[in-house]
Amino acid sequence: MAASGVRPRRKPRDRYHHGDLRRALLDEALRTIHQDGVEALTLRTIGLALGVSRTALYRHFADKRALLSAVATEGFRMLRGRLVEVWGSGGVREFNEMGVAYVQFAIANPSHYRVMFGGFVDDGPRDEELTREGMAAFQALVDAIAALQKSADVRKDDPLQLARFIWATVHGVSMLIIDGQLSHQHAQLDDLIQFAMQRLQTGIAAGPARTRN
Amino acid sequence: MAASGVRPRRKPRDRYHHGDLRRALLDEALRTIHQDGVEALTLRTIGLALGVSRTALYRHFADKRALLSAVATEGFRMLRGRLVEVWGSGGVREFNEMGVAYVQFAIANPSHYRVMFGGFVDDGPRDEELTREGMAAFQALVDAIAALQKSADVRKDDPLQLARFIWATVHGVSMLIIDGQLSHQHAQLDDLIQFAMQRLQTGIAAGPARTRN
DNA sequence: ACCTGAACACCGTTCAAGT
DNA sequence: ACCTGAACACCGTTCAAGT
Repeated sequence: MAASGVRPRRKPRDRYHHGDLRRALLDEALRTIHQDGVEALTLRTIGLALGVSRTALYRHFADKRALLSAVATEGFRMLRGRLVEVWGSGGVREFNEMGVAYVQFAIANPSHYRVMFGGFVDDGPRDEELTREGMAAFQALVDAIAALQKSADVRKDDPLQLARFIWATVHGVSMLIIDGQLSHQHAQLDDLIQFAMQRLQTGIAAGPARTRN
Repeated sequence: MAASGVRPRRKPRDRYHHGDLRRALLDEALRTIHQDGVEALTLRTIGLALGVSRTALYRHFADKRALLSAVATEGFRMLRGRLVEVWGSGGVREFNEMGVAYVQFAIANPSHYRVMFGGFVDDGPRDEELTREGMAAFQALVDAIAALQKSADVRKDDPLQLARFIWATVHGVSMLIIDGQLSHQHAQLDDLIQFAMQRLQTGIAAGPARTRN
């Protein structure tokens, strides 16, 4: 069975120089990951789908790890955009929705989310742009916290520490869900997410002095 | 360089039949994962270290995935043992220590912890013993919650839901730390863990009625 | 029953060569 | 400057054959 039988997804080598192969490679990687998971992502498959050699990638990325780094960067960009969009310049209610949106992003893009964390990128020095984009997403959370502190809805602890704690909680919920450790039933998941956000908000609320703790 | 130059870790093939090869394979896998990470674990290396062929493993495990399943199972057993030990039949203070012990387990065994979750085992039906052992570890948490509800330290929500929420929080903290998303400085990590447990306990406490939330 | 050794179908990556 | 194609050093897994 010759290579002609494989139906490349885009028009194959119409020009010798590809328009923007770097972008095309990244898009194809995102598509594959979303559709079949990271474990299905091979340089051979990507090349085949784009009608280029499997080594063409090395002109645009240092190696596979660098490609996955770019995938992760894109993921943080998407996630940040979504969080900012949901938060607006809102209050407690929007904060809750932001948490829900975070977990929903992970559920909608489990394999992509796992690439963003999951240690696919963790040996060697982290890509600079990835670090920056990850921090930008985190900053969206910090900003929301700071606003809620100003409106006296959240206790006046170090906002960074608060943000780390909240991030850990939504990250934990997300990971347990996409790893299949929790119920797969949609309604039960929604219940858990809502419950978690409730308990979380009680934990960080600037309430009246308590008699215990 | 012949095979004699590789220095097998245990006495090589003194008998044709290995004593308990299954156990030896599992121990060697645990050792490799702890020392060099999962990505360094290959069937070839394991065989080499034990002085057996690289295919000998297939007499005792269906495939590599089954070996990792056994590794994960062992991990949950260890984790559960540690949690039960720290909890004793304690109170709020011991509950806090249990949370800290959880995160410390993950920090001490990052790669092993990642095998327990991390989706190395998530395609195909989950191993039965793995499921059971994971649930047993979770149950240790549920039991502690139930006890704290009886002593009126924790609010009387569904203990399973509470346990899931708490699990998600400590899991999230653990994952962010071992994925290097948080500070690598020991003291700062300790601060975060303590802070997280404080906020967590406030969130689940059976306090007096609140004016807000 | 348990283990071996060759073979197979995959990987990511390198490198000289082509345009 | 950009891409190819052969080659290399790795994988996990299968299978006939040995003890």
